[in-house]
Amino acid sequence: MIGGRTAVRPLGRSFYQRPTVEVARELLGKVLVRRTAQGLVAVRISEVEAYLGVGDPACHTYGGRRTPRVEVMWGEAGFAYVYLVYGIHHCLNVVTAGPGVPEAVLIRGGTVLAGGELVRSRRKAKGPRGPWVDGPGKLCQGLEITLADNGTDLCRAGGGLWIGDDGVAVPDDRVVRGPRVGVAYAGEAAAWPLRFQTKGSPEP
DNA sequence: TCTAGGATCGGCT
DNA sequence: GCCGATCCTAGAT
Repeated sequence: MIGGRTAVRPLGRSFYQRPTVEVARELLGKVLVRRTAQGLVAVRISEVEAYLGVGDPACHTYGGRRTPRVEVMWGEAGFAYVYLVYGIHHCLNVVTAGPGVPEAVLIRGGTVLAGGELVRSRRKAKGPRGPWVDGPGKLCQGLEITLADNGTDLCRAGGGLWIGDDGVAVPDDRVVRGPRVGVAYAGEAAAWPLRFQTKGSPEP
């Protein structure tokens, strides 16, 4: 718990330098920490999706695309890849594997452990029904994650954004695997079971 | 330089 | 359940 007795330790670079699907599964239960001038927000990750690089039609680096936007994905693991969708929402990804292997894990949602009031105040519309941030756009809005955070090193607790481990593990029987969301254009790849959720977290 | 479209969300019917 | 918002990116011209 943040503010509690248990310490949250930043995940080391080696955590991310593994197969992307493995990293995605292991990120469930980890703690995403956001620190700004306004205060600290901590979220326990409960939903992620894996994006498997050049061979994945749903991935921004499919076919070896290497443009300024996705440059971060081609770099070292453990860095944040943030992009804008639909001109409105931001999405937070964690670069895995690499360098030269442009894969990533999309953080889709979680439960707020600390800073709930801050999250609520940042949500312009209705506040969350529970202690949830259920969707990548809402997560970034609640944590004030923007393009300015693209390329942030998530291994450094000194930065404004990092991911840590407080010793809580999610057992296999509480993990649900399924197809990814919103990638129908990717054809067959849309059905790949690359979405991981902690059982009990809300369905969108 | 131009144009099409998107890893979403929330309001309205 | 459907549809519009909104603007950046990438690929085409």
